[in-house]
Parts: sequence; structure tokens; C-alpha cells
Amino acid sequence: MEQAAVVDLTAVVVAVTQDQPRVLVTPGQGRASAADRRMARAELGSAALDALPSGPLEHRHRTLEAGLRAWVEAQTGTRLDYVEQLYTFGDRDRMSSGPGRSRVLSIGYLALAQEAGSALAGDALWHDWYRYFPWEDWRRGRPAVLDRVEKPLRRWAGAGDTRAERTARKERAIVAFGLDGTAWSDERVLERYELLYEIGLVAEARRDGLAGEGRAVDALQEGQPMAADHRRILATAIARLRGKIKYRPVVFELMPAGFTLLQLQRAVEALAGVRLHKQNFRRLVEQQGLVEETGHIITATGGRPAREVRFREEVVLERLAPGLRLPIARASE
Amino acid sequence: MEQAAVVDLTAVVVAVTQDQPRVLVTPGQGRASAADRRMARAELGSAALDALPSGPLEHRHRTLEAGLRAWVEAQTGTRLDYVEQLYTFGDRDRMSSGPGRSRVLSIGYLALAQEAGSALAGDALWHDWYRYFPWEDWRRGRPAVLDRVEKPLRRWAGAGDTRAERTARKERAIVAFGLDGTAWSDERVLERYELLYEIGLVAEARRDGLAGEGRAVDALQEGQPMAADHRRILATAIARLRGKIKYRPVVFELMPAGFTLLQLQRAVEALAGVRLHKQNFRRLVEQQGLVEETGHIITATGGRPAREVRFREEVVLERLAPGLRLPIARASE
DNA sequence: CCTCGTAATGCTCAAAATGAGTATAGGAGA
DNA sequence: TCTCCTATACTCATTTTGAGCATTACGAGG
Repeated sequence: MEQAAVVDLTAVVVAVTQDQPRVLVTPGQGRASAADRRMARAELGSAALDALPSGPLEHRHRTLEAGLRAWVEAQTGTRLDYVEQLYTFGDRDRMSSGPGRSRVLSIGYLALAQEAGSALAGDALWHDWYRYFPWEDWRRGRPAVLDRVEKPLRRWAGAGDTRAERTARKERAIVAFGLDGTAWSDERVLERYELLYEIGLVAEARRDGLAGEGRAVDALQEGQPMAADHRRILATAIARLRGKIKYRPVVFELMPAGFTLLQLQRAVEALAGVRLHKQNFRRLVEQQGLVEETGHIITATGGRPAREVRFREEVVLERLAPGLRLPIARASE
Repeated sequence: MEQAAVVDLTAVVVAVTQDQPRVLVTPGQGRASAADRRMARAELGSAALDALPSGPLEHRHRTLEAGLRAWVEAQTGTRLDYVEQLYTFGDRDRMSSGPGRSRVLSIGYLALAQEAGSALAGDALWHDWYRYFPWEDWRRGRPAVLDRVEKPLRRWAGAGDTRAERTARKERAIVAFGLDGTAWSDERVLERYELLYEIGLVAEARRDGLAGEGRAVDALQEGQPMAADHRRILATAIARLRGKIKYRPVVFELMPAGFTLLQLQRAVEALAGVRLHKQNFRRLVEQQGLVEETGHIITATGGRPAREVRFREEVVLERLAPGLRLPIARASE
């Protein structure tokens, strides 16, 4: 009856360095499961697959989060500060191995860190996250990948069995990828990845068989794949973080003690994958009292020197308390 | 090494009826664990503890969500529509039984339903959720419970060992409960419950031993307790839902096909636990195109008849796509 | 020293979105 | 018919956005 499950803790550790969002990964080889190695051989040559730091929950771990921290530290030498649970994945067929084997549950976590000062252990390293999701970076305009993806997407939408099915698919494609003039939504990262997976446009779909649809897997394999369902977990993390920076001062976890407003803006842009209006951005940050001047002047800006600022710790108090701003009117929708 | 865990799926099924937010519960007796029964006898007389519908993940469940739906249907006769994963709890000591026993993971889910038309099976029934969280309902002003709670809260804050500890505690209490003029935040439901648990102001704390603090458990036992860690899961659900209604049109999942704007407002108020400004509320809903008139007139309003409206399904498309409103300026914080 | 290039900053302005009310309309019931 | 109780319509003063324009300052090249 009750089924014992093996629980895997997986961390998406994020940092922003040189205006690029990075994730902490370990080349998959060492920790790859049999399935991963099979995949590596069969479909992707013998290229190692990047993997997120992760490990099984053990009895010595008092809490899930403690277990996660322990694994990340052991595998990458990084001690985590900000940590937040993301989602628990547990489809019977998608990740666990053959029948009979007990189910694998993976609990994903998002951690925010700073690359500077992190002495990495072993083969762990930081990779730009857009390497895995090239279609998510709109900072220099619409990514070219989208042109390659659009046709298969529309083909899939039109291939539904019933009329209703076709409408639903088309709607899904349009909303997720902002087709036909619909606006691109930076937060739909997971939906986009899931859709590409279903259509067979990402390597993991081929590996997992994708028997469901029965359709031939497309030749296109966009973005670099990851071990196990790590790319899916990473997508979840990006989506969550992109949503969160909009209403909670979390970017600061990724910044050094002192920074300029442009540096802050670049960090947000890196995460959100879009460019922001400079003047309005600083007005927002300043008027909200999120930062205060340190008194220092940074001259290495390439232009006029900038004032150095730091995060105002007090806002955590001020801001999180008055959270009730909306109820008295906006609470609807 | 790897530890096999038993996974429990627990559902918080919410509905709003007669302006009250309800949760689907089953009197704990039947499904209570040994620990629950012990608690019931020892601390709470032989009163049965309400429990959320829940059951262990089994191999026949293809996905976690499918398992959840199956259990809810079996235990309450309710077929769920909107379902969303909340959080996975897995502290070694808090919920699982004695040492040696395998760990229990509980995955909480939030489901939105409508009480009308749900034919309940067995002993399942709908209860006002404020029965478990009396301090969360501010619709008729500041709840009286808060007066009783404030003193122990301050005593706890002042009882920290170090100065830093006392400051931290005080800050936590102030932010969570809106003391000293700080605004009350409707979304901090979980923080408030956890704090009361730590201080020993909720019955579950006494049951679980609360050895950590070593402090005498307070005599006050606010709100009705629930089986296992269900009250914590419910708190998580309320917090999530209160946050979500502010930026996603989810209230409609709780409304019948046709309704009046005041009914909608009352539903939101029931969930958020606060009163809203009527004119501004309707302006918001209308201007955002969330609803459209059905053409019917509802005369049973107790006053001037009201136009009946229904949710505009299209907004899911319109609204969720343009989600990118903020990036171009607001994306900071 | 003067001129660019590149940013940092300061300000302006019109268009929404908010927060708070005031005023009027229309049934049900006494 | 009068009264009570909402439903609806509108106003009005602020704030908050979205978009730009203009000015200021350093470093590098000439």
C-alpha cells in the first residue's frame, strides 16, 4: 500500500556575476545515474551532462533544508545563505527508473549566493543559466532560437486530434511564447520548457522516451540539456525568482555589500532577461528607500562616477509589514 | 544511507459559502494517528480533532496530484478542479513518530472548490477556517484573541538570552502581529502560527512536546487544533491564497457561474480577512475587464437589485500574457 | 587643453491608477 | 407612501507609471 519513496534534494544556487545570471553545476559524469549515462551515450555523444548539486535525504538530516545545505556544501564547497523551497516533483514515470523500483521524489530548492568569495570544491562551477534556456534572454532583443522554435510549435498546435484540442494547444503556445502579438511574459519559464519538452524540442524529451504523444521527436534540440530533471527544476527556479524580485527585495542577496544603481539594474535585468528603463528604475529604487549611500564614489564606471549604495536592512521590516497595501482596494482580481 | 520516506498527501480544499471561507475536514477520530488520539485524550479531553483529507502516496498514483485527488475523492466524495502544490514538510522530529521509524514527508496542496453542489461522502464537512485561526479575521475589526496573545508574545520576546536574541524576537513578533503601530499583514498567516507554536500558545505545541524552548507551555490554547500538522498546512494554504488573489483571478474558482459584484467582494473579504472599499473594488474589477454582465438581474439583494455578472474566461489569456507589465520599470525592489 | 564616449543624475510631463467620498436609483417591507 | 438597504454613478485630489530631455563628470585620445 504505502509506498516508500527515495527523496532527492536538489539545489538551484544562483549568483549574478558580470551581468550574467549563473547557476552552480557539477559536470554530470561523476554523479550521473545510469539513465543519465545511457542518455549521454545514446543521444548526446559522450558529452557529460551538467547537474545541479543534489543528494538523497538521509536520516541524519534533521530538516529537508539542512539536508540540502549539507549536500551543496559537500559537493561544491559553498555554504548557503538564502534558501527557499521550490517544488516537489514526483511523477511515477518521468524520473524514476523502471517499474518495481521505488519512486523518486525530488524536492527542488532555490538558493541565492554570490560568486565572488565562493571557493568552489571539486569540479563544481558556475554557468550562465541562459546556456540552458537561450530563449529566455531578451536583453538584446528577441532571441533567435524563437524563430527556429515557432514553426514546430505551430505544427504541434495544428496537429491536435479534435478541434477543441487544437484550440487549446494554440492558446497554450501563444500564451507561453508570446506569438501573434501577444506579449512575452518573463515568468512563464516553466511553461515554456514543459511545452518544448512535450513537443520534443529539448534533448531530455528524447531521453525520457516521450511515448505519450507518439509523435516523432523533432530534430531540434534547443538549449543545453541537464542530468535527470534538473533543467525542469532550474526552470522552476528561474520562474520563481523572476516573479519574486518584483515584490520582495531579494536581488540584494545577490549583490556585494556596496554597489552602484546601474550594477543593481544590470543584476535585475540579468535575472528577468529584459532591459529596464534606467531613470525609472532608479527612481523606483530610491523613492522606495531600498538603498542608502555609503558615501563612496565609484569611478570605474566608464562614464561619470557613481555613488556607491548599500541595501537598507530596515526595509525588511518596513516593507514586509505594510504588505497589506492592497486589501483595502486592490485585493480583487 | 538513503532513507526511504513515507509520503503523505494532504489537501486544503477551500470554498466560500455565505461569506465565510471554508475548508473541507473530516473529524479526526476515524483517521487519527496514535499520536493524535493520545493528544486528544491527554490535552483536549476526548474531543476529536479535525483533519484535512489526506492519505499516503501509493504506487498506483501516477503523479502526486493524481494521488491527492484520489484520496480527497475517496474520503470526501469531492472531485477537485483547481489544484496547486503548496509545500513539502519533512522535519525529522516534528511529525514523524519515534526514532527508528521512517521519516514522514507531507506534501500539502491547495484546492479551490464550491460548496454548493458538492455531495459530501462519509463524515466529511465544511468548516469555517477562522475556527482554527480566530486571529486572522479582521472583517469586524481587530479580533479579541489578539489582546490575549499580545502579553505572552511580549514576554517571550523579552525572555531571549542575549540582547541580539531579544531584539530579533521582538522584531519577529512586531512584524508578524502588527504590534506597536506596525500594519497588520494579511499574508503572514504561517509566520503567526509558527510563532504561536513556538511560544506554546497553540495546542499542537503542547502535544508535540516543544522540548526545544524548554519553556513552560502557556495555558492559553488559541484556535481549534487539528490533527498532525494539518493546521500548519492550512496556514500555508491561507497565506498562499491571500497572496494569490491579489494578482491572479483565482477567486472565480470559488464563485458560482453567475454572481453579483458584492458577492464577489464578500468572497474576497472572507479570504483576505479584511473589509474592502466597495466603490473602488467594483471599479477595479470592472475596469480590468474581469467580468461581464449576464443580463440577469438579482433582486434578492436586500436593497436595489443588482446586475448579475460572470467571469470572463478570456482574461486568463489576456491577463496572464501581459504579465510582463513590471519589467520595464517596476522590476526592481 | 579640448573633444568624445559613456554614464550618472536631475527634472518634466502626460497618462494611469489609487484612495475617499458624495449623490442618486430601485426593490422589499412596514 | 415612507424607510431601509444595497446597487450604481460620478468626482476629486493624490500618487504612481511610462517616456523622455537636458546636464554633469571622468577617462582616453589627440
